[in-house]
Amino acid sequence: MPQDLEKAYDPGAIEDRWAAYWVNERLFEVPSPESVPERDPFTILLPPPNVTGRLHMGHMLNQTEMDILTRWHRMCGDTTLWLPGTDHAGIATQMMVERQLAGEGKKRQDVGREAFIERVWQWKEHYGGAILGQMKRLGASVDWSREYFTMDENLSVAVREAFVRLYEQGLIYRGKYIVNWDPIQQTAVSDLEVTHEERAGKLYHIRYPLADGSGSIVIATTRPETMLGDTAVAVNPDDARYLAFHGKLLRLPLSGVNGGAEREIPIVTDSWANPEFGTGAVKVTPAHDPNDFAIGVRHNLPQLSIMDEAARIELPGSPYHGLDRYAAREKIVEDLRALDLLVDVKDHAMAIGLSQRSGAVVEPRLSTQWFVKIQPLADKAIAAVEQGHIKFTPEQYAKTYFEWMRNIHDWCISRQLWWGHRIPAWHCEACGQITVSRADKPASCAECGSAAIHQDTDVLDTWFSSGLLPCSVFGWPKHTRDLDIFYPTSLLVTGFDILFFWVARMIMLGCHFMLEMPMANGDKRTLKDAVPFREVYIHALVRDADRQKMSKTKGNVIDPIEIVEKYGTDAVRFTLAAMASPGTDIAFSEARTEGYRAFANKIWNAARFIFMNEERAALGGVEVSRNTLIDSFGPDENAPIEARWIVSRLNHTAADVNEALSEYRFHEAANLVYQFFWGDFCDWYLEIVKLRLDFTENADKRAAKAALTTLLATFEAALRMLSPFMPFITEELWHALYNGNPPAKSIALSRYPQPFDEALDLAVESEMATLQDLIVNIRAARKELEVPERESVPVRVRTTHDNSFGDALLIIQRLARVSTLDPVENIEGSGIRSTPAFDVQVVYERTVDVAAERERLTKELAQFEKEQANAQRQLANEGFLAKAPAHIVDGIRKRAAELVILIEKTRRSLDQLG
RNA sequence: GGGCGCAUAACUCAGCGGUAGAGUGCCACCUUCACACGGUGGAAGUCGUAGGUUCGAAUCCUGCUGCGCCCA
Repeated sequence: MPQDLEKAYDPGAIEDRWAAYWVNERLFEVPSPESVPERDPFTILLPPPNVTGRLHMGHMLNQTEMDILTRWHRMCGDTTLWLPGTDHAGIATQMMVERQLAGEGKKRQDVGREAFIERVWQWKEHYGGAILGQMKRLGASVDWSREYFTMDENLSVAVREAFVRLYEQGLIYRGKYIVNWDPIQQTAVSDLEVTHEERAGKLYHIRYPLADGSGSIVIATTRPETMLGDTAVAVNPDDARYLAFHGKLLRLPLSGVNGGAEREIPIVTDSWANPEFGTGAVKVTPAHDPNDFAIGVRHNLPQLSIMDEAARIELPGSPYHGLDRYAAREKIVEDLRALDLLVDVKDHAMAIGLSQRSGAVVEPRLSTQWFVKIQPLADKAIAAVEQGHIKFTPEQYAKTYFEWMRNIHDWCISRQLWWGHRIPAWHCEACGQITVSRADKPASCAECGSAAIHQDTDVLDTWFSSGLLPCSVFGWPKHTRDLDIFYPTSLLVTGFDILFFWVARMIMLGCHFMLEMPMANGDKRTLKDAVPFREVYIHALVRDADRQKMSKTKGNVIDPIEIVEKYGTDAVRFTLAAMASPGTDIAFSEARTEGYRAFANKIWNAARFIFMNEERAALGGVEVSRNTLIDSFGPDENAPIEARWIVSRLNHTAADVNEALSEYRFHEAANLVYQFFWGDFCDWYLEIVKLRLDFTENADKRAAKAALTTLLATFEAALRMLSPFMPFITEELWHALYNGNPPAKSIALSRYPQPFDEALDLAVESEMATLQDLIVNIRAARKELEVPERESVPVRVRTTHDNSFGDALLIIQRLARVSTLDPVENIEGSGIRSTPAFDVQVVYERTVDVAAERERLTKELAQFEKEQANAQRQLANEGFLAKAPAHIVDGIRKRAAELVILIEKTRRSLDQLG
């Protein structure tokens, strides 16, 4: 006996149970296969969430899309692996623990590096990885047995190997460069970790006197405080105003320390100086500005650092020593004004760099860092996409990717943090040389053999380790069977915000390292198989209902878990899927989710109806064996119209859904399933099938059983079709349908409906469409005559072909509440509805509201006439007839012929109204 | 400054060369024995603007207006 279901669907009552079931039964685990499977597996990596993070809508969209695809592939019979893990997130995690320490009044330096790292691990055990727990609750069908953390031993080995190899290949170097310095975190950050913001600033015009006293030059700057580090002033070589100044020396104001002499700096010519900007003369501070740094290199200028790691002036003996950069700015401007050297101050909007993590204004700083020489890696990464080995959806992102890749800068990979993969380089105290080693600690300096060596204190950028994941999670640098089977992964689903951070770097590192690894059969690997994934699907942003970006400061952040608890996971997933049109941001609206909760309830109640009828059938001695469900599928040609129709529609929908999913058109797939389930199945098929489910004494039990069988089989298949989108409710109902004894442990392990061509029946679909049209027209006519809902009325109908409705009679009577259906040759009077296929009239004593009827008919007539005019214009156009495709011309001809009849009928109806 | 998008029904969005679509909302009627998280019927759009290409443009091209994103 099918289970008793509650009257309304309550997601909360079943979701936790199934979420736990899927994890506990280890349904989605994929052990390393014994051998390479014949068909390519479907492999997908979860973009590892930050270990400090909590689930937001972006994650949920990302995971919903991945889960739909993963479940779909799995149900299509592919070996399907979705691999989860977490990112150690250097700065973010270190900040969490530093905050914790601050609560105890301590700094990380107080506890020391080793103890600090120990605390980070403790923190991670207690609070880390919340997102993965939330994913379990949301039913993500990942392989939990393969869960990784980027600081795991095996992944750390891979990181070290990658570093050493790149170093040995000459692709990692250490050098003194200007980097983006975060003065709060006191570490370098990469270009990508800096966001630019427009701020109101000032442009200061400052006079620098010539050393020989013969005059002066006025420079313009937004950062007067850095003048203490100036080592030149630059003018454009073509700037006529300054020709006389070329090569002269200036006396740098305020540069005398302890009353000493002021420094002298040269005027250099450099085309970077823009004559249009400010005064056309710029100060050059090589140690505190990236552009000035470049000028400095071109002109061989000294690099004078004047700030410490906290962005305070560091000039012992000077009155500015120890001042914060902004305090120093004020004092310097004041002093310049006192010396009458401040010529002008103008308002000036400028873009400043902010550290993404701490929010600090980034200070360009000269320091020694580790870099990856990126061009050789970028070349391969560009080629991989150019040659089509990686496909982007939407395609336009390939453009963005090329744009960035072709203007790439060397990658600063060192971070002055404690939490992360420590750089495997040792400095020799004896000879000063560097030893780079795979070993935990090399015994001695590779250069001079001295044992006095110490490891570099920096750690690697977190993205350096996550960039290796597609290889390292499968065992790289070892040549494993997992790598043979699962690499390259099939697809990457992610947001555009990490296109450069992560996607591009995975492509660069994957192509670089995997080219060195032979194929499973020993052949040399080419770029085609060195890529980390074959396709990239990039989704858009989830915004709030007013299309505003969600942000904590605005307070418009929608917590997915809250929404899930309110409406159910399936409804939220369906909302995201139905709105996930490639390339378009999603304005998440609860109203929409409400609608999809109703959809879940609709399905639930369809199941109740079906189960109820099964019970009635059983009382009448009719039972449908579950074993025959799949075989009995496909009604014979004598089956009633609705049976042949619903099966055709199911196959039609399955074909379209499969195609939509293969092209990542989630919204289309979701809408197709929705329309089939609610529109075709519930609104029409269920209503009609009620007529057949008669299990009383004298009924035709064979026909009733056949109807019940088709009903069950269609519903079962529809559940499977919906399952990737709504895994919870479909799992529950599928088990219920099989009385708790299903053919597989989960609907997720059953097969996805595939279209059978034999089941497609366009003739019956068209026949049914006419029938639906007829019913809708009768219903509309009834409304107009204000026939009470319950009352059955006689109807007259004239059709163009045969006048025997046969099978359809009963359906019309039931669905349109018709008492008798009289076929007539001619219809006269009022209340007539016409289509090209039929005219129909509801016979009801109430006279029509003449005015309303006239309005409706007049409006309709105008519509027809407008359409007819259009059609005639086209058909009179020789260009159209000559150039338009035949099926379009035929379509218009046919429609024009219909319109003639419709217009005539409508006119006659209007006449008869008087 | 360079690059990339978007403007379609009250709202949120599909459609992207061949007669304007969906969900929600709105109006009216219906507590019909699966479902009021329901049923039935209905109203609602000169597809931002001005040109161009085409037999034909919401759909392709150009200018304009207004938003948005990325990179300097």
